[in-house]
Amino acid sequence: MTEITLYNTATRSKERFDPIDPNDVRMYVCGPTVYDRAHIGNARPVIVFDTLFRLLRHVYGEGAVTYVRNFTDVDDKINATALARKEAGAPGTLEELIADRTDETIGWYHADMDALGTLRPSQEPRATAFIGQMIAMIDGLISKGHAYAAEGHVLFRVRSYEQYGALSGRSVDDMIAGARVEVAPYKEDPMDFVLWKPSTDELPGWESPWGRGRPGWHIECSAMAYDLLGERFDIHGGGNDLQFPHHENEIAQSKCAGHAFANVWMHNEMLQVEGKKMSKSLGNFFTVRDLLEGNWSGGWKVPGEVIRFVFLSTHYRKPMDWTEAKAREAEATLRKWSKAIEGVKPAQEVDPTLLEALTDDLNTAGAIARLHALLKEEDIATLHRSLTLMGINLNALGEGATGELSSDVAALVDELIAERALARKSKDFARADALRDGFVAAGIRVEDRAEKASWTLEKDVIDSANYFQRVRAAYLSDDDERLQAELKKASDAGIHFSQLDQLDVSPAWRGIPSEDHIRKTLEALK
RNA sequence: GGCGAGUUGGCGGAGUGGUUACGCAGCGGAUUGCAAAUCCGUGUACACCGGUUCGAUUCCGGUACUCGCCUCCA
Repeated sequence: MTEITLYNTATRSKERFDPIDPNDVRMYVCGPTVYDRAHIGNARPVIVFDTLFRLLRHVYGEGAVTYVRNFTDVDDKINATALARKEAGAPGTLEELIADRTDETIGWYHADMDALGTLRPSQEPRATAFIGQMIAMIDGLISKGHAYAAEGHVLFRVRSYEQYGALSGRSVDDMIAGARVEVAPYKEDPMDFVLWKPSTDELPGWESPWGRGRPGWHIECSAMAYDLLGERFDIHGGGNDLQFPHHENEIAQSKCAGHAFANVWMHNEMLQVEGKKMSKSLGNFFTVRDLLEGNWSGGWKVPGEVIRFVFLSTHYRKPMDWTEAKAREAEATLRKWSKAIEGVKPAQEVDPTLLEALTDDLNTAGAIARLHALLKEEDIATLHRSLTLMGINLNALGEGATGELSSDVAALVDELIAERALARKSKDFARADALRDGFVAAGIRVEDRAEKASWTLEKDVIDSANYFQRVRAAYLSDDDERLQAELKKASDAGIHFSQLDQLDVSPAWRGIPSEDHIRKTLEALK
């Protein structure tokens, strides 16, 4: 049996992974709070643990791995968005608006994560479907003296769990000394955290022994993991930022409830954008959808597989920087491989060297190096099979850039390419070169092949067209702030617009090839 | 302030107590009517100081810098 090594945050060391039951390997990963589109930082744990999920399925068998990732669908932010809609005059009760919002967000989440080539987990429980289990768990904690009710709240008594802080390497006393939060008067100890809190009549709430209320965030994961995976399971994953307090609190609750809980704790490092923490004020905040649709500072549509590949090229325990340069490089690499595997069926067996890298604490960057080597060795069938194991589906890359021109212009290109072929054949090199210079001016890249020349649009032509579309849309929207923002993005990318007043009538601008420009340039060659 | 992570060549990014990572870019060559694409070849590295060692980028200690968490942000 292939051996897997994983870094366990709880012991701060790499350990051999030894499943409790090789026929039933169980993993829990903290999922999203469903109040808005997932940003690209949210995508990191999804991709990391998807890669692990695929590896576990490969090693133990598809049916032998259970992967649970929850949806947190009770939350202040969800309530806030629903309330805002109601105030704006949306029809329906608040309850219905909240249900709409969570359903909508879950739909987005699925669509966006599917686009990244991630498999759906075995189970995706919603927190609100497990309220009874949470209440039972809280009740048990109270009866054991680990929790107490006060003013409609139930709080976990942190001092009753000696190991508190072990996962994140903190001591309760140090944390109190450095605490910056105001302490609620009903808390016995400043570190005690909420298991249950009261809810107003309008907002979502459930009847409980402590009055109408709703669960605290941490108890949700403990209760769902227990219900779906049992009192002991193999792997618990999530982002680094969840290590404290979320995971620490999960451990405290579950252990005090008498559960052994997770054997291995895994945490992925955070994501930055262009060297800085992603934030709306810095203008480097974007969602997965923004990236897919080209609505980000890079200005071009990034295929989901390219996003996935960029993430996989950095080890999951290292901070990762999202940059446009990386995305471009990733896309070029995937296009190269895509061309290579065309028409080649995947091999039966996975490459052992690649598998060795993946089983060594998910060394995806090392595995990628092996993919490059397989191409060099011309072992395309194995390359294909290995890509599949890593969840990189190149068929999803989408068609090449040729598809972005309308058919009459494309036909014109084909016609001129045929003419150039004839000119070369009859050694009329002056004519052939003139045609080629024309293609270059139009932003079309021609590749001469033995059989037949092929062509694509130059990347910067596509980029320019994207920028143009966005500036034009902003101009037509009469939103000056938006227009200025789009103009700045374009100018940062080295693309400058003039004659803004003509944007609505004709796409006239300087220095940017448009389809009109391409058509005119090519027709002039005739 | 407390806790933790990191610092590898022009860029990205693995790994190792002594031997080429790899990719991109660059440079040289092949090919080509000239190019493009492709192929072949190729240089530059392990933040700083000290220690252990025959030998350290790799182990240990310290310094500097960067980053994250401590606030229901993955």
